[in-house]
This record gives sequence, C-alpha cells and structure tokens, in this order.
Amino acid sequence: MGESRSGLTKRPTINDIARAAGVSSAAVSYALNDSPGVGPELRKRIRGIADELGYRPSPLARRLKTGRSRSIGLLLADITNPFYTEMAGGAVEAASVEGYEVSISHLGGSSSRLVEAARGHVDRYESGLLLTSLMEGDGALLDELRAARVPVVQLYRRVVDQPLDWVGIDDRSAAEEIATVLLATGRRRIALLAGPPTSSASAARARGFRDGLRRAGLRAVNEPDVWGEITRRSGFDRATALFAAGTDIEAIICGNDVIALGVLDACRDTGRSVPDDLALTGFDGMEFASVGPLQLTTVVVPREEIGRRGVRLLLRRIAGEDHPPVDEMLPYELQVRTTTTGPATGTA
Amino acid sequence: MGESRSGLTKRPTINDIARAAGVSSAAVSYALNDSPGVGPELRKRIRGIADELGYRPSPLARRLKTGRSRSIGLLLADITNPFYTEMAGGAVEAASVEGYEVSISHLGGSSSRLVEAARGHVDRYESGLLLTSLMEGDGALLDELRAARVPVVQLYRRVVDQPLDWVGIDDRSAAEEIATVLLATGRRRIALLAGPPTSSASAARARGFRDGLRRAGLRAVNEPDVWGEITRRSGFDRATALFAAGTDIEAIICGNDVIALGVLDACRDTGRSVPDDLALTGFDGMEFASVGPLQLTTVVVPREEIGRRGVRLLLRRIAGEDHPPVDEMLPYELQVRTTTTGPATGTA
DNA sequence: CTGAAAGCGCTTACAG
DNA sequence: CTGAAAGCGCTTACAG
Repeated sequence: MGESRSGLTKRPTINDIARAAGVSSAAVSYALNDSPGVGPELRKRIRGIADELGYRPSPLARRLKTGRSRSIGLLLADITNPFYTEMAGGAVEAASVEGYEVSISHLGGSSSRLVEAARGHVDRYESGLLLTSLMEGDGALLDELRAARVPVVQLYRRVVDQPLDWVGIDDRSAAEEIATVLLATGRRRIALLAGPPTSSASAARARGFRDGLRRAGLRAVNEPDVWGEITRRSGFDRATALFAAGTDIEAIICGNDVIALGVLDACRDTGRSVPDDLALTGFDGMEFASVGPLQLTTVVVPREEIGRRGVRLLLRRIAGEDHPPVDEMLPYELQVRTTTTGPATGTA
Repeated sequence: MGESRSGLTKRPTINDIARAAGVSSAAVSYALNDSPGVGPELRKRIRGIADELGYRPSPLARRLKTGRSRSIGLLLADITNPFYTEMAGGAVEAASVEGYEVSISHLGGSSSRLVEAARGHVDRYESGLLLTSLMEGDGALLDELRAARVPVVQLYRRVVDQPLDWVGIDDRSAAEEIATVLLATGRRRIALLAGPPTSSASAARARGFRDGLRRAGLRAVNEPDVWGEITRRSGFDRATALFAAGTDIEAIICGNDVIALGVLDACRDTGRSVPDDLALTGFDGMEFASVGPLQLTTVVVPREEIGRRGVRLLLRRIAGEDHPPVDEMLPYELQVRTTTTGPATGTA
C-alpha cells in the first residue's frame, strides 16, 4: 500500500474513495450498498466522491467475495440457430426485469464443449443455468450439476428421467394435429423426415406424426428410416433420395421448418410444385416459414415465451424454492397455410 | 432467504491441494501453471492431487489478481438477428483457435444498454471488444474506450472518424453493382427502400444505389424519402404506401433482405407477382433469401469471415501491436436470381 | 453508529 | 530450487 501507482488507466477502487473521504474502505462499501454502518451525511459525501471519481464496482471482486451473482448462464449449442436465439431474447428480457443479467455461451456446434462451458458458468458463480439443445447423452452433466446443487432449467429439449424443471410444448400432440390436418386434405402416401431420435423433441414429434398416421390406418412410406438431422442439407438429401427412388409420394411431413426448406430445394431441383405435386408440413413456425410465395403449414412454438418462463422457473429455484420438478407445457399454435392446401392429388 | 452458501458443495481450492501435498499454495500455483519454482517430481505429485480432488481453478480469482483474461467481449444489439449471430459464430470459432473465449452480450434491441454492457466487459477485464450495430451516436462510447486503452474492433457498421480498426465490405460499390444489374433488365421506374442514415452501412448502400441509378440518368421515384428501418414490418409498410399512392413502379431496391421480405408480403397482399409485376433486390445474402420459389437477387456478405477477421485484428491489438487503424474490406458476392430476371416490363 | 481485520482464490515479486 | 508474504477489489462478521 502507500503510493498510488501511475497506471495509464488505473480505475478508482473503493480504497481510493476511502482515502479521499478519510474513512475506511468498509465505510465506503456500506455507503455504496445501502448497508447500515454509516450515517446519512457521511453516506452522501462518500457517494459524491464516488461519482466524482467515476467509480464502478468490480463485479469480479464482488463475486469472488460473496460467491454469488445476479447472473444466470444460458448455453446455446449454435448461436446461429434462430430457434434458440429467440428463446435467448425472451430470457434476457425476463431476467433483466428481475435485475439479472444473462451470460450467453455458444458451443460452436460441438456438444463436447457443453460440459466445459457449463462448468465455466458455475466457476464464475453464475447463480443458475438455462440449458438448451440437450441430447440423450447429456445426463452425466445434469447429474453433476444436480450434485453441485446448481439450479438448472431445461429449455425445450430435455433428458428423460432427470428430476429437473423443464419448459416446452406438447410436441407429440402438436405433431399429431399437424399430421391430421395434412390427412384431411386427402393425401395418403406420406413420407416422414424426422429429426434425430436422441433429441427428446424430435422423438416426441415423430411419435405424434406416427400416431396421427396410425389413426388413419397409415404409416409413413419410408418407415422405419425416418430419422435424420434437422438441417436444410439433410432435408434436401433425404427428399432427393426419396424422389430418386421413384417412391410415389403425395406429401412429406418434416420434423421442423428447416428440414422443410431442404425439401423445397429438392422440389425446385426436380421441378415439383408445392402443394400441387407435393404437400408439405414443417414445425417450429420460424419467420422464414412465411415469406412471399412460401407459406408453410407448421406449428408455431412460442420461443420467446419459453425463454421467459425458463427464467422465472430458474429464479424461483435460485430463491431457494424447493418443490418437485416442474414440467411447464406452453400452448402452441397450428398454422395451416398453402403448402397443405390447394389441389390434393389423392382421393381419400 | 439471506445467504445460502453452496456449502454442501465446497469446491477444492489451491489451498486444499497445498494442505494435502504439504506445500505452500504458491508451490501449487507454480506446479499447475508450468511456472518454474517447483521440481519435476513435486510438480507431478501436486498435479496428481489436483486431479484427484477434481480441482478447477477459479477464473474469477485469476482475473482479479492478474487483471487479464483470455477472453474478449462481443456486443450484439439483437441476438435474434442472424446477420450478426453469424459473425458471432465466426468470431467464437476464430477466438477458440487462439485459446480465447468470447463473452457475448445481447442488448435486447435497446441501444441505451450498449454503454453499460461495454463497461461491464471492461470491468470484467475482458481483453478487448468486438462491437456490432454501431450507430452515429455511439462516438462517445468509442472515445471512452479509446481513452481507457481498451482494444476495439468495429464489425461491419462503424462510426465515422473514429481511429479504430474495422472490418466489413465495400457497401457502396456492391450497392452500385446490384443497382446496375437491376437496370440491365430494363426497369426504369425504381423505388428505393433504404435503412436508416445513421447506420454507416445503410448510408453507404444508399449512396451506391443512387450512384448506380444516376449513371443511368435516373433517380429513385420516391426520393428523397428513401430512409426507414431495416425490418420486415418497415418494408411492408413502405411498399404498401407506395402501392397505395398509385406510383407506377417496376422495381424496388431494398436496403437489405429483411426489408425485401416485407415488400414480398405487400406484393402478396396486393396480388403483385415478382418479378413479372415488380422486380426486387435485397442485400446481405441471408439464408432465407433463397427458399424454394423465392430466389432473391442480393449481395452476399461474408458474415462469418467478418467475425473471424475481426477477432484476428483484435488479437493483434491485444498483443500490443501499434499501427494506424486498419480498414479491412472483404470480398462480397453478387447473387443474381429470379427476383430480377424474368420479363421486364420496361423497354430500356 | 463506526472502523479494523479477515478472507474470497488466486499470482508473483522477493528473500532464503 | 523453494516458500512466505502481499495484494487484486471487494464484503461482512466482529469488536469498540
């Protein structure tokens, strides 16, 4: 201690204020934090000096000392995926209302970084975690977090049998509904391009699609090879393969809107028109599902609301509420648009 | 309420290891950080104990002590906007290669939070900042950061006259090119729906569009009211107004793809078909610019690469390189697609 | 009401 | 080569 250093941009600390005010640094801390321990006029004087010096508290020091923070972590597998960034937007908004900030990390598509990212948040004393894009294999991480008593909420995807809060929609029901809508147009020869079975959401949707078909006495023409990635590329490849195989298809049910985009690419390449030659359904209700000539029949998932609810659930856990795991199912909206209307080729 | 220490799960610290090994905590620090100060066999023993205890260093303590971090901050005005999240993806990737992490913050659309978010990164000893969505009015923040000697790189948008690194494309030239492509189809009565003039990118694009028109002896039919927001809503509203005013238009040049989406909505509502009734150009080259029947003529901005280059520029500054501000202009790609082809109504 | 002291978990000159 | 000590910037029992 003693001499002040002449750093180029040494920021003022609590000690600088204390020195200027002729009090202890503890008094400064009390004054700045509305804690008892200093009288009103001293408090005022200290605050004046703090303002004058342009003092900003060090969040690092505070966290280190208290072991707490008004901050939650949000893990994004791919920051480029609007499905999850919209949840993030809702989460940030809801958190900010409660005076929490959310620290977002992006795994760059490599799920092997999930564990290390989650630990990073814990190591920074984040008070809870919002987890997205969970896969079946992530149970070990959830076990670890639970053992460490870190509050966690699963957003949309989940790991089965984990006693942890979750918020999402009833994927199975929604999927059954959209299949039913499609069947009502008379199409019978239907292919199914689902997501990966390791995603709880994709699995539930596939179950619903199949339930819907079964109730009409049908099964997808490409059973059991219905699983794949939820990328545009995968949709394109799988649709192209179906077309090339000469399978006579009247409709394709897609596990999500992005897959449907890939199918549309394949239709364009093969000169098929939608819905005349081929009907199509998506899932998610992304913004691009409705642009100009393209009007995809889909299920609108309330993504922002999922983010907001996730935060609220998490904050209750952070506050110490102790109750059995909550499953929060939000309402969804079925959007029936032009990719399933228009002339049906089938006769039902 | 009150303080609930996560007591149950006390994480091991350097001191626990020291105690277990019968050495000082300093020795542990040396051993774990490859610093000299401990012999090889002691080092090995200490590491063994650390592993055994499941030790993870506290990033907070380290930052606080050293005042440094291998972490950079990335500010996103809106995490929901794919134009910028793709830059973020590139940035995270490039940073990770160099052993840096990037801490992403989202301002929820409120640019008043920009200053506070930027300060937050600085307060956390982030070693540099990647700034996006900068507007003309953000000069004061940049001044402050420069005074504080915080390395900064501007991504895409910039504030004029700021002696700071920047990476982007030549918006003016690209805009002139796309206007020229449109003019080559014979359309003469053209409207311009630009972004806000306070965005350096929107302004440069507008300049380029106008240059292109001027070279053909034309000006936009809606001059000088060409400015607006870069939202789908704004595109819809502005196009609807033009249509309602009965202005005879053969084409609309849009400041970006999202605006073009709104124009497409308006075309759909008014029964106009693209490009027969109305030609259309976008800008950005977003993924949704090319889905099935919609094939928008646009300029593809290398978004990921901008993120990567931004990181590299920033890391050089962090490493202490001292040279005049760099303007890094990346190549772009003109995508001429169906919204400008097809029957021209004009005669050139 | 007030202040001195200890300590969060590290790193790093500095002596031995 | 080794370890003791100081300190990063805070907070919070604790004693006066």
